[in-house]
Amino acid sequence: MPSLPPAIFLMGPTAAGKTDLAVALARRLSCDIISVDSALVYRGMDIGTAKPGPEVLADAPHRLIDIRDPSESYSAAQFREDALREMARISQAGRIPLLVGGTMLYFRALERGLSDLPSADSAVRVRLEEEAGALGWAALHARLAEVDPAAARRIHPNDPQRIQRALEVYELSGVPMSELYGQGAAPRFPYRALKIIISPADRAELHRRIEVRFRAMLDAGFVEEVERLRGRDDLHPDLPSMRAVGYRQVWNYLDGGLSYHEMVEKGIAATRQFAKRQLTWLRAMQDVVWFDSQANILDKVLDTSINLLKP
RNA sequence: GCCCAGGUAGCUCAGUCGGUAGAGCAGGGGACUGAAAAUCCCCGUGUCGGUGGUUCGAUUCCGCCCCUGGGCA
Repeated sequence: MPSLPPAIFLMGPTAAGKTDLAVALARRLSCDIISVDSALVYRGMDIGTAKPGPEVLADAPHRLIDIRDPSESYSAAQFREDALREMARISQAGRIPLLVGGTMLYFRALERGLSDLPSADSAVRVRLEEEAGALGWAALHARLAEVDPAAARRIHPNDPQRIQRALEVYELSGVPMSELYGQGAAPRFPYRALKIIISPADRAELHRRIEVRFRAMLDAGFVEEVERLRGRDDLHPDLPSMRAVGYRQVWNYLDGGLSYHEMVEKGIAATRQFAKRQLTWLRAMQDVVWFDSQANILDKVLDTSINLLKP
């Protein structure tokens, strides 16, 4: 019975130092990096996403970066498909896929799979949005309760995004979303994944790093980057790309909705809140090895990796 | 120096006709199936500036002091 090929998952909250560690690891092990990040997929969004720079990428190429225009959307399902394809290529080349990033839903979708649901349909979404504008989301939640009581019970009446999705799935497939759940014959994940989490053990330290990094982004021209995007007439603040942490606040500042100081404070706070949500995912994960963010953890991580990767 | 307005949660403030107080933001915990850096749920005790006094009881009323704004000198 041939054992499954190895893979490494490197996860952690924003500003924990994932990229540096990944690049260092890739240099020591025969790894190729795949980005697991819903914001790094966008071209032209570099500073505010803390995307690795050209020098770093030349040294340690990242796959699944810059694969979308900010006017487009991406999804967990597309990520799963893309990542599985890239992992297969890397494995076949005799190397180890190193998946690095902070989008935990993508990690989960990759490993556990997704049910067989219809993809997003912008026409349906626009129409539901209009109906909600006229009737209120409470009315749409009530409608969901009729066609899919199980989903309605699970989805809070104040959660427009999920109400919309559940109704969309029902309209497109004619089957309640809750019935489709579990049907997607999730095949076993065809890799042996070593799951590593890197994060400051101390929350205050994480907060400090977040603030320092946000201010550094501003110094590096973050506002100008958003100005450029805002100057395009096909982009607007409701796009998934423009809702990203930081971008939203800077856009609002450029619109005159926030003072510069308010933008900075709210941008930093939004990043802290994002990190907190990421930690909620991470704490719930099983079979993971935690490392405290510090300068000299590379050797420890390498030891762990080598031990667990060689069966 | 004098006058006025304030000093209440980490921040901005509300409030208590005297019975030890509550919002927003921040923060903490949680959820998460094609938008996920998204979307949503739950969590509010703090010498009510200090100190005397009145009172059964003071954060609330009175005196004095300190601090912060603004005005007049």
